[in-house]
Amino acid sequence: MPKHSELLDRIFRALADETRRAIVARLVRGPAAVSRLAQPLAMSLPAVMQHLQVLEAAGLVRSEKTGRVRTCQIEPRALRMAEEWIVGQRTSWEQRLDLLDDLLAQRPSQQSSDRPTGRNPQEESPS
Amino acid sequence: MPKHSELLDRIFRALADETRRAIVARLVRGPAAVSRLAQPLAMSLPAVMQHLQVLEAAGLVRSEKTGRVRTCQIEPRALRMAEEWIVGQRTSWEQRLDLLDDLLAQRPSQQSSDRPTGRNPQEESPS
DNA sequence: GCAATACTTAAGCAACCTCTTGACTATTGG
DNA sequence: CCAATAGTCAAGAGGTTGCTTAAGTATTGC
Repeated sequence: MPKHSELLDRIFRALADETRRAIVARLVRGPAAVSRLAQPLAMSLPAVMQHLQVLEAAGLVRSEKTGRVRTCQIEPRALRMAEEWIVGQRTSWEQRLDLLDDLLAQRPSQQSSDRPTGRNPQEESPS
Repeated sequence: MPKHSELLDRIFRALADETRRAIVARLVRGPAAVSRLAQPLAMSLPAVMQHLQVLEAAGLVRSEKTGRVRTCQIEPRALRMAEEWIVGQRTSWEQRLDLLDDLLAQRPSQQSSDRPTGRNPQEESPS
């Protein structure tokens, strides 16, 4: 049972490669055999297999062999896990901006309504 | 001007490391100086700097030096870009499932209501 | 059975990543 | 001015990645 953080490592690392993202993008449209996945890719079959192993180790892809054909499909939970981490960060960032807005509204020392990006380099930093 | 795909490479690669995710998680709660970021991390300052360079090259972090202090903050657009890629895949996957449901509903050959995960290995594969 | 198909394994290699240590520069407080 | 602070640069050890080629193993169609 891998740690949550190790799993995120593997998922993000797996997605950090154009070839592997292409494989994922193909598989969200339906299952496919290894050779079918390899078809549009400019590399040897073993190279594709290695990419698939990375995706499978990350839990992004599941595969099953029937006869001589290995059929691959996505495991959307891993994708979701990465999404949740990112959304968590974005949420945290937005909450902070809202809080900052509130502080500015309570005590409008100069002007109000100024919020293009995360300004104010050093307002609060207790941690 | 880096290609979209190269940017995604760098963003996902940057996030594929627990230390760098910790830095991001710290920065979403507000800007911080390099030594402040390094404080909870079990590694040398140069190592932290290198992680920051990776984050900056990915566009996830922006930093500015004032006096002898370099202050870092998040660049949420990069985070958003990664999120959008993932959401795009999930959407594509969900659309396919919905379409499959429709097909099953139109022609209920045996039973209906069966949809725990992406079953049916080989219904359609035109591409 | 035999050839074609569809992977699979293994070895090797160049490039890259993460971290280290040691030395160095620029800024600031007293 | 001088020491402490905050960061930067450079080189290198040690491991990982992304490919390759060559040689294997099952399965399947005829």
